[in-house]
Amino acid sequence: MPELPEVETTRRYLAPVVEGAFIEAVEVRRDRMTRRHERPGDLAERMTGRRVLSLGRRGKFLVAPLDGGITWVSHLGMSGRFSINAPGDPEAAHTNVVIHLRSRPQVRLVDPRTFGFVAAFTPDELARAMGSVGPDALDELPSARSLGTALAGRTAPIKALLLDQRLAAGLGNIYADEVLFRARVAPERPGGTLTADEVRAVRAAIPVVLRAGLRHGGTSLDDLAYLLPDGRTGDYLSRLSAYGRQGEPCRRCGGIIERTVVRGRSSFWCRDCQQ
DNA sequence: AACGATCCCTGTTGGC
DNA sequence: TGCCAACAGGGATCGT
Repeated sequence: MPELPEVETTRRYLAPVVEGAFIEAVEVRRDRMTRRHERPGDLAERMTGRRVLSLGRRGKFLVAPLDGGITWVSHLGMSGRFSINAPGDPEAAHTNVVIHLRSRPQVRLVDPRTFGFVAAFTPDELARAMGSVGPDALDELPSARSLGTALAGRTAPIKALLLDQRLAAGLGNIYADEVLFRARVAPERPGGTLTADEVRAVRAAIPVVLRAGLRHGGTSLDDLAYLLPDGRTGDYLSRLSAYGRQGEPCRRCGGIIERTVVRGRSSFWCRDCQQ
């Protein structure tokens, strides 16, 4: 699933292709991908003829300012990936958006489940769209102190709070489990019950886990494989300690990894070493 | 405000 | 073997 490491890996592949590029045309094959706009045609209308100034990321959002004050924002949802192609390359199934760049390869958004989106926002729309996206979990991670303040009094499970993009943006279901495993905190623990040491451990685990994922090009699950824009898979899957390891031995204490459902999301953890 | 449930969507999987 | 329900999940939205 595309979480912060996968989105950042994607950004690094795409940046040299799109930065400075002139957008000649945008083809929308599935209107649902532009659902952030009132009309599907708004996306192509606003992007065509503009130049991409830069490609950044905040949490799981790709954010590309264009000239003229418009910002191109993309989200990969759960099954989205960008691919970089020559115009004649065969098209993958579920190629939902194709961006044509002058004298550059094409950028295609492939997304079977269409939970992702592509948008071109005015400044007001951008502020509204990103208003609920908190500080980036890698580049702007809050201190343990401010994280502790944010967690104080919260009754929701810490797992759910790590998935709440307002506190820190970028963790998804896989890396949240990995963070809690590393920090030795059980996913169901109400956020407000974490001790100061536990908050510090969680805070410290976030960049370690995210950077490890990033080093390996992200996590590609075997079903709907997340693919890098060049078609390769990330290889962090085999290094996961908790996610997906139900019934397997804990790499730390030898206990058995369990699967429980927290707020409707599968959560994998070791009852013996996560309290 | 905080929390939890529901919905969107489709490829894959598991049970009968 | 074949069919179908269940499942996966990020984020918007809604009810409490």
